[in-house]
This record gives sequence, C-alpha cells and structure tokens, in this order.
Amino acid sequence: MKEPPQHWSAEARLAAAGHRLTRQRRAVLGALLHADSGVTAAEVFQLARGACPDLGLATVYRTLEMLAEVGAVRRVHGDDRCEAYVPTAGGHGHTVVCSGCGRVGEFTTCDMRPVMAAAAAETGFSIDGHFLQLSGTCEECGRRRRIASSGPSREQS
Amino acid sequence: MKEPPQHWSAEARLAAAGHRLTRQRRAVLGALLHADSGVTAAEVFQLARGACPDLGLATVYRTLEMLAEVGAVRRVHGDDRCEAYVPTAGGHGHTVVCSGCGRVGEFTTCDMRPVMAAAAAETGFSIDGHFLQLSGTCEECGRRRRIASSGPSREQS
DNA sequence: CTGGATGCAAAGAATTTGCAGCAAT
DNA sequence: ATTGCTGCAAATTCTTTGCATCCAG
Repeated sequence: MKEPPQHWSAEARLAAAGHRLTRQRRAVLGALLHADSGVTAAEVFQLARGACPDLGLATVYRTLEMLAEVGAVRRVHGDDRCEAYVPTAGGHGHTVVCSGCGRVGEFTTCDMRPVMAAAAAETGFSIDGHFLQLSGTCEECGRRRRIASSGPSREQS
Repeated sequence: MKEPPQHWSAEARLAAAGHRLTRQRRAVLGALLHADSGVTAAEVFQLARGACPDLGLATVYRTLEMLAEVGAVRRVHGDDRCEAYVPTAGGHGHTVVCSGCGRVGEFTTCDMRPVMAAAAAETGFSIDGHFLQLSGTCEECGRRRRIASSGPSREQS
C-alpha cells in the first residue's frame, strides 16, 4: 500500500517489491535502456538475446509486466499499435514520441490542473488521473528537416 | 489532403470520404452510440448483431478502422488493454474514463500550451500533438460511493 | 536450502486476409 | 452496371499458461 519512494533505480525497485534480479532481467533492462525509442516485447526479446542467448519470449512478457508494475518502465501507446515500453527516469512522468524517428523523451513538469478543472466542468466527472503522451519532433529530426526544406521548397505543416 | 470540415455526423464523414453506408455499418454505428462506455471490437460485434444478425466479426474490425480513419470514432486506451472505441462528438476532443463503471465522457476545452511548452523546454523536442486521456469518477459513481462511505466506515482514497 | 523465476512448447486470444457473391450508389 | 462491401473460414500474430528444472537470496 506504499508508493515506492521515487527516484529509485529499476534494480532498487525490483528489490523493494521483493523480486529477484536475475540474469535475464538484467538483459531485459539493458535492452530497454539501450533503445531510445519505445520497444515492443518482440524487440526487447531480440535485443536482450544478445546479452542472454537462452532468454525466452515468455520471460520477456513476464518481466515487462512486472517492470511496469513496479514503475521501472512505462508503456507507450501508439495510435495504431499499443504496448511499446520505455524505461522511466523516476516517478510520475510522461513521454514525447518523435514522429520522425520514434525516439522517446521524458518530461516530468506537468501541471494539468487547469485542464483537469476544465474537463471536470465540462463532463461532470471528478478527475483523479491523467494519461498524457505528446508527439513532436526531436532535435535531430528537426535539424534534418530544416536542412531538407531549405533547399527544394517549403514544408507543409 | 483536406481535413473534414468538423462538426459532421459520422454518416456525413463516411460519404465525404467516399465510403458507402451499408446496413452493417449502420448497425456498428448504432452500437457505438448506444454504449456510453468504451466498447471493444468484440462488444460492438455482440451489440450490433441485434440490429444486423448476419454481421461478421471481420466486418466489425474493418468498419472500426475505417471509422477511426474518418474521425467518427476515437480509440480509448486502457492501461492494460488498448483498443476500445467511443463515438466522437465532433473534431478534436479527449475522453475521461470512469474508473468505477467505465463510462466515457468527452471534453473539448483543452489548452495544453503551458504543458507543451514545459515539455518542449525539458526535452528539446518541438511538440505538435498530444494524446490525453483522463480518468476519474462519473457523477453517478461519485454519488454511489458517497452513499456507501457515509454509512459503514470511511473510504480509503 | 526454498520459493521465486525460467525455458519450452502447447494453448488461447485477437486480428487479418482471400475470395466469391451481394448490394449501395 | 460498377465496385465497394460482406460473410465465412483459414491463416497469422500476439500473449498467456503448465510444468519440471534452476538459481538468487
């Protein structure tokens, strides 16, 4: 019934929740930290196999679910496919997904109170939580696009 | 390349996109409008069969995808399972999902600029879109809970 | 040591696709 | 009349589960 004291490493979270830190879990965490864009279960499997060849896909599913539970990873929802995962920096936070390359950024400053108040007024619901995910362009893709559009023609928004 | 002029009925959107309005599509739309909580493809199938007994599940999938494409329905993402659908009132909008009964409300007043600015500053991304979904308690569930907690004992938040 | 964790393979969902016939425009 | 749509069933994909064995604490 107690929230994990935040700012903990994934490994600390595991321990705090009474889970063991196995070789395959290290591999899964490694794969997650490696990728800077959201990765699906299948991709994690692929990546983590490098560090742990005998890893099973079922374990990846079990591990991801567990990691999400202890707050070590966050689910990313695509408009079409859901269920990609990114490692979380700390406690509460949100993701920005680059529409160019899929890279994921995380931010924590989110004061949603005005929006929540407006929503409450409009719907009559009493709001207590929010899932927010932004999309945009990462610095690198922004630079690339700027170069591309400076030559040929202007870009359509 | 032209956005549908908003405030259109689902049927108008279909037509505008060059899609036909068939008996089974009416049934699917009917099922969607009926339900006030998000419905999965399977539930739509179940519900819509009342009005169209020879409806096939594959058609439901095809129809829901098409409706989402023309902006007549919106996808609702649960934390665990994604892919439930609600009809959209109009153009841009967001949903509030009741954690008690699953009912879904829609609101349109969302000024995300402060949040987007903060996120841009923190991540370096240039933000251009947002997916926001709130959770909370609808009026009815709120009332029910209040009654329940007034008698026996106090409720845990 | 002990019970949680794992791999493998089989079981179960959940979606998608091919195709010949039906029907909205 | 055109074609887009549809139902059905098979084909795919994605995820979960059972169980004997293994290993982190």
